[in-house]
Amino acid sequence: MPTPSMEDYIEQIYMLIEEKGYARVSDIAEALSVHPSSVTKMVQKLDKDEYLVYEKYRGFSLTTKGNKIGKRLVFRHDLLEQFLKIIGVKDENIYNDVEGIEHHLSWDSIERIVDLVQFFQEDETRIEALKEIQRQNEAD
Amino acid sequence: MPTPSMEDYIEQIYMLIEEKGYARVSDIAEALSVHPSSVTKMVQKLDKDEYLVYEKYRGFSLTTKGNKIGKRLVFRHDLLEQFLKIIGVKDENIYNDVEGIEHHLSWDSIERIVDLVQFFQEDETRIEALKEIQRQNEAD
DNA sequence: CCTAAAAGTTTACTATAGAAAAAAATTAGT
DNA sequence: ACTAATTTTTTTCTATAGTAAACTTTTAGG
Repeated sequence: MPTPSMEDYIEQIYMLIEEKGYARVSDIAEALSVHPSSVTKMVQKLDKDEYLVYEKYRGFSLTTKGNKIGKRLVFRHDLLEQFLKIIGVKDENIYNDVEGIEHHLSWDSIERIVDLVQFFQEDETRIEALKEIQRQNEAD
Repeated sequence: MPTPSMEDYIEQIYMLIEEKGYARVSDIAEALSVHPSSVTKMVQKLDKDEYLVYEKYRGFSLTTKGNKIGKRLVFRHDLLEQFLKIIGVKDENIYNDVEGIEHHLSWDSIERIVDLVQFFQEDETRIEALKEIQRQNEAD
C-alpha cells in the first residue's frame, strides 16, 4: 500500500503522462510544490516498490500496477472535487480539501459518494432544495 | 494551528474530560492506540502551545483555548460520523475514515456538510431516493 | 508506613518526508 | 563539438511523531 505522499506522486505522474506523454522531475516538483530533490527521492522509492520504472537522469514510466492505481487515484480526486463543488464549497477551498482527504477514505466511502453525486445530478430540484437550506442557515 | 496529530490528542482529551472529569496519560494512549511515552511527549508540546496546563506526574487540564478547540473538534468528528452513516458507509469503515479526514477539511466544507446532513434529516424520502440509487448501482 | 505495582517520564532510537547545497549528467546554443 | 545553462541527483540536514527500554514518581495493599 502506498502512503498518502506516495499516492500524491503517483496521481500527479499519471496526470502528467496522460496530458503530455511524459513526466519530468521538475514538472512533478512544480505541481506538488516540493523541491526536485524530494521528487528524485520519492521516484526512487516508487521504483523500488514497482509503481514505476526509473532510469537515472533519463526519466521513468509507470508500471501496469502504477498506471492502474494512478487511474483510480485520479478518478477519486475528480469525484471528490465534484462532490465538494455540488454541496457548495467555495472554489478556493476545494483543491486543498480534496488534497487533504483523498488519501483517507475507504473505497466504501468513495462508492457512497459516487451514489451521492449521482443523486444530485439526476434531479436538479435536489440541489435547489439544498441551496434553500444553505440560504436559511446563512442567516445566523 | 495544531497539527493533525495534535488535534487527535486535544479531541481525545476533551472527550475524556467531558465523560470522566479528567484525562490520564494511559487513557489517552489506549484511546489513540499509541504508547504512553508518545502521550507524555505530545502533552508537553500541547502545554508549550498553551492548549493545556501540564503538571509532571500530576495530570493536566485544558486551557480555555484548548477547551474551545476541543469542543469544535468533537463537533466536527461527530458530524462526519453522522454524514458517512447517512450516506450508507459501513459502520466498520466509519471510524477510520472520519479519523483520516477530519483534520483536512476547511470549515467551509464542514458547514456545507452540516447543511447536507440537515437536507437528509428533514425529509426521509431523500434518504430513500439515495438508497434506491445505491440498490441500482450495486447491480454491476 | 513501607514496599510492590502501576503510572508516567526520559532518553535514545526509528521512519517518513521534505529542504538546501553541492555535484553530476544532460541539453541547447553557437 | 564544445561550453553554458538546465535538469537531475547526492548528501547532509531538518521536523514530526512514534517506539523501546530504563528510570522516576505516585498509589495501593498489607
